[in-house]
Amino acid sequence: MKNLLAKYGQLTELSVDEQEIFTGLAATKREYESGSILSVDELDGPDQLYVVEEGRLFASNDLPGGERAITRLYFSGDIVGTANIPFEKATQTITVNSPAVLYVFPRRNLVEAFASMPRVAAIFYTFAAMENAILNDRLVSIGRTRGISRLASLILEITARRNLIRQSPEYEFTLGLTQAQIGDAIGLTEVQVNRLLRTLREDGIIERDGSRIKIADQARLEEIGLFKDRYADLDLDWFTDEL
Amino acid sequence: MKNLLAKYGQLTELSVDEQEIFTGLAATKREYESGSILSVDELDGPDQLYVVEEGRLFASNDLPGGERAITRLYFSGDIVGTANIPFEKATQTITVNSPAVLYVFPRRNLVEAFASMPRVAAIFYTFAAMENAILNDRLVSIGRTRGISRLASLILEITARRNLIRQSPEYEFTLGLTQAQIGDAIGLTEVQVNRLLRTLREDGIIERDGSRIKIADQARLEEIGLFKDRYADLDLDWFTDEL
DNA sequence: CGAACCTTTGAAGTGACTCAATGCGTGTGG
DNA sequence: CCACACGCATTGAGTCACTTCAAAGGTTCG
Repeated sequence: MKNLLAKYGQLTELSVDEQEIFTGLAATKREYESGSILSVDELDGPDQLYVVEEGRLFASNDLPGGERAITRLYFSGDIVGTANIPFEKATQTITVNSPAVLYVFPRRNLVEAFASMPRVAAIFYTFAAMENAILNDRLVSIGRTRGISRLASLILEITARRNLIRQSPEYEFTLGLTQAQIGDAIGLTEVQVNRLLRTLREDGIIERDGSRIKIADQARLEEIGLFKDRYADLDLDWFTDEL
Repeated sequence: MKNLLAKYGQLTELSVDEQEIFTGLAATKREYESGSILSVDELDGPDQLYVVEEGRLFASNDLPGGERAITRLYFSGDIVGTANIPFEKATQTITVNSPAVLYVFPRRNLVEAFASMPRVAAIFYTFAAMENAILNDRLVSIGRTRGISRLASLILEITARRNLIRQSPEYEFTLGLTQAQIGDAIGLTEVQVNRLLRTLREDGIIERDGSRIKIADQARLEEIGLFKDRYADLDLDWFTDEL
């Protein structure tokens, strides 16, 4: 629970009671192999929530034609499975995409947490609202911009999320997704992703060595990508005075 | 507050106390002209929430190039502005798209509601999670399907949402959006929207008379659109036993 | 060292865009 | 009550971003 607490603690002072609530939510800690599927009825049922301690995951949906869409990426400290909470059946598939350590708890545990600490409810609600804003941004990106902008936006999202938990930002790193997965995340084919990565490289905006990339021209990447870092803009003051 | 209570009351029994909380949240009731803009700092500030009693609204984002993306449509009973809650500045523009009656309240009022009634917190959290799922669906539709599917999906979404509050479903109605707005909602140009509407008509799937449309072949429309009615699938039982 | 998976590149096809013009309906001011 | 303006819908022609199909080159790992 270290990373969850670190993330929330950065944003709002957590009392000892609240820390206990958060820690108490998720008693079970589990390790997962890369490639595991969560949130499919066979395994845990759709009523489970996960907190990412370590590793990378993504949420996706499969289409009848065999295509796949990735709707959300998860990093350390994220709460996974929000969109499944109010439904009988899972609305999305959660894939573990690197060796991962997760805290698992049933959504039912939230009930007690909300009842005993309204501030915890406000925190969860706030994060759901922020996820909303992030999904909005993605929708704008995919619906109304060219492939090159979507790719730039995704690269910026991944670096921003990496640096959120990390103490010192790394300027060279791997995206953690195959080109086909990148395509699923931004609504392009793997072929086109490959070509666009090449143009970013040829234009001197990124450097690449195998799966590792380095941002060579952050300013230009941001200009192309229009990415907004919602985590950086978060403002939890609206409830901190009274709760 | 009639429509909000009706919507929630359909899903979960509301106690008198809870009904009072909901009603007490939003003291102010206002009328808006079609075309009004909410949630821009000039007007109400981004810290306002709205409950739609009557009318149609949508949330949109403008891009530097002048394009616009519509990310969410709002109908009677909806809570508007969730994605703006955790931020200083509004993350989206809310446009009133028909004469409307709204209840207005500052997000701060949620704090008291959460504190006095954890069940209300659970309800708000649940609806935020459902919005999440709907945005996911939209993302899948826009990122990974052809224009014709996106259009079908939007038509189905609008009819589903209309019929949710309405006692008797109408089979002939207006979408309430111009073709340019439809384009902004599904990531196409107005030209393409027009052509796709034509092909739907020529294929006998819908009938059109000016802005009014009628679904002639619901089954085929659903087959094309892949729309999932998340409202119909909602399950609030996860917290009702204990709260 | 071979299989599986991922990346890269080419060539041809197409869904959707851009540009542009015309038609239509409604409201408003003269 | 007409004329004009304005917003919206419709249609055509040409172009382009991205897809599809196909094949070859790399990497990783048992």
